[in-house]
Amino acid sequence: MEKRVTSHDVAELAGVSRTTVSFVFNDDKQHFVRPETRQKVREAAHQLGYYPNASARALASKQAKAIGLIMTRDPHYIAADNFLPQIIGGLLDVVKEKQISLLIEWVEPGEQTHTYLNLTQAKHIDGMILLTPRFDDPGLKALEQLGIPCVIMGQVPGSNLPFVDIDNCAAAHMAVNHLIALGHTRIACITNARLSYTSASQRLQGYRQALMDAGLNIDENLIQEADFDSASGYAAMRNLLGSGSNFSAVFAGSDAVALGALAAIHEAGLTIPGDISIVGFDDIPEAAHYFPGLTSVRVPANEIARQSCRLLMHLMKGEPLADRFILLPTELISRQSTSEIERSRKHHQGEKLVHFT
Amino acid sequence: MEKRVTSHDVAELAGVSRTTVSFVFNDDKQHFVRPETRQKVREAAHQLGYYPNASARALASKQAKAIGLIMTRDPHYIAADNFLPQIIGGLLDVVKEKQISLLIEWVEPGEQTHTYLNLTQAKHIDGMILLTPRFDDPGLKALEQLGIPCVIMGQVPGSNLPFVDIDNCAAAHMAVNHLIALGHTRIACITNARLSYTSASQRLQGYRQALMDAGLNIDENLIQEADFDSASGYAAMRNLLGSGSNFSAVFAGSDAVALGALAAIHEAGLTIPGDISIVGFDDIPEAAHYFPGLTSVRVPANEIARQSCRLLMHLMKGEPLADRFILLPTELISRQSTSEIERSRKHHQGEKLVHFT
DNA sequence: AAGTTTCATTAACACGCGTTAATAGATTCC
DNA sequence: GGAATCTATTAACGCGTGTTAATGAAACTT
Repeated sequence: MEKRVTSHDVAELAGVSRTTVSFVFNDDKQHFVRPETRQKVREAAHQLGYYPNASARALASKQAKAIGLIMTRDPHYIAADNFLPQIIGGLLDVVKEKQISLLIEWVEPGEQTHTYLNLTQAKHIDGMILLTPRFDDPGLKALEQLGIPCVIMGQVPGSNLPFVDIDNCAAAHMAVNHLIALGHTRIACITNARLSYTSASQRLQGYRQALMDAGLNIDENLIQEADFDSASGYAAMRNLLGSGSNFSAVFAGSDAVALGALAAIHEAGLTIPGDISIVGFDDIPEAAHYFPGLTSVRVPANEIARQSCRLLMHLMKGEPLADRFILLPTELISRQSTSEIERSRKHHQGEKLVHFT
Repeated sequence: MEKRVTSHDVAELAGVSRTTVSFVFNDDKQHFVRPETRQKVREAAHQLGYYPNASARALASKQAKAIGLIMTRDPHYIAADNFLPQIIGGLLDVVKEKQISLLIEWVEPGEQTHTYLNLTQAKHIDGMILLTPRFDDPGLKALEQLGIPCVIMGQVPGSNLPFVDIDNCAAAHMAVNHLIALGHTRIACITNARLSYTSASQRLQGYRQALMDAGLNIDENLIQEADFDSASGYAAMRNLLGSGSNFSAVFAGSDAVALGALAAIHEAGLTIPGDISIVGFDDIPEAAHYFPGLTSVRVPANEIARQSCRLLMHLMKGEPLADRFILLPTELISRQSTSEIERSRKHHQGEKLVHFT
């Protein structure tokens, strides 16, 4: 077992004190150390293969130099999250630049408060980013009260914690409007998740709003709840097709769910967009290559991650924030899965209406 | 600024020494502490809201209670990795159970050695899991020599580090054999990544082997390199279609790449599997809902993650390993994207052969 | 030339916990 | 009844670093 190299060893070799070594490695602006001394220290450190001990550092400085990405989802949903790679990619970019570490953790429902406190009080991390929180998360109040640096990716009504998100409601509104503008009047909705997830309920809200604004009535039978993965989207679409309700377009709350819906539509022998137009949400990289190419709402996932991270850094430094709440713009990417409703289809719809309702 | 709660405070309130508190919290098997004392300590801790400081703990015990997931990919590729969520999901399961943290990090090419050493020597982490390493990673030797607990997800020829993986070559062999069994003789290949990634070269190797074993000759013009994402798969397939070479089937090195290929085939007005059969690799959850349903090689990603993690734990404890090298079984999932070659198509092929070669 | 400021460095303490060796008390043994 | 064993607890040291207040040396003032 080799002895670990400490700052003491470096100091000895460089012929200076341990304190000086510390100044060099943290390039302390208060205490100027002569360039030549600095050089000596650096060389000694390099020669010995010195790596400052993270724990000791954290203990003495009271900063963990780490942040946490916290997910409240079931593991099943984590595995199904097509967005996670982009989120992590964005976080890693910023984190790397700032020389801090990224911890990743998931918390079981019911354990939130304890987990949040443990992570921050035990100083595993200096701050945290909460991914897709839920309405009913009791830990959020604790975070708010204790003033723990924390940014939410998403929004939680009733919480005053800083967040970065898109305007889910407006984006959904835009997507559904696109369908309405193409002449569709019977538009179904498949949510991206259960409604306890804020993004799901907000997107559904946008769907409702768009229909109302257009003077269309809302048929609750055309609303289906899915559950993150494409399998749930497939099931939801089968429900819709089997229900006898008629519709010429679908708004899906996520691309994953939309993919499942596409499969169900194909399987039923219907064509897209001839029989049914469909618009997704997220615009994951694969959406362009779905068949047909999926019209979707582009969500700047990478940018959301980066901005969250930046915001968190400011919070951690105690700096004043320009904006506590950030809403990033979305954009409708039009592809082949949506088209104007066909005359024939319209008639067909009419017949069906007579038939089924 | 509230004072943090230390074990000293807990000891005082409980009327015992700090040492006893430590014994209770680590439930030390050597030193038995009376149940009633234990209870007193627990209550005092709960009452004060005591969370043992992780840094101090790590410093004193010389264990970080954390492992790292290290990726050597460019951030772009991380964002495109459909597997990552499953991997992370699997790791989180084990890590949660063992009460340790998961750090996630990416390392730039050229910085590997430094990053590996920094993470382990500085005791940020006790051990690491390397995801999709490359042939040319110089840091691996350092890890091996220093005896740092480390598990590779994937394989690196020439390295003796423990790994968990699938038998890429055999799995690819199986996939291509499936096509051969369906009567295909002109089979193209699109790799999942550049060949400096071991999984890519191994899968290509399996492809070659399968053709050779079947007595088919290998046409280098039918081999295209893709680059993780579906866009590169799309480009690769366009190259193939535009090259004038003829083929009736394609083996794609990943489902993401296969998806891009599907899109290119549709765009060219060809049918699947009528004109071209295609088999993917990974069997990501979405593969079943691609159009048509993608025949693919199921990779137990979650299980790979779990086993890697377990293996790493054993290494960290210094326990002897049952197996340093683990190869998990794969399975071919047959869906609608592959079918027997049609007679007509065979003739057509014949004509084309005369025409182009 | 003595005093004042600036610059470069350091001694010494603090951070919160794990752990070993020692202590005091209770129990058992011959 | 004293020695020996066991039980429950603790004092004290070490982990490797950050940081403050102090020190000495040099440069600049009056």
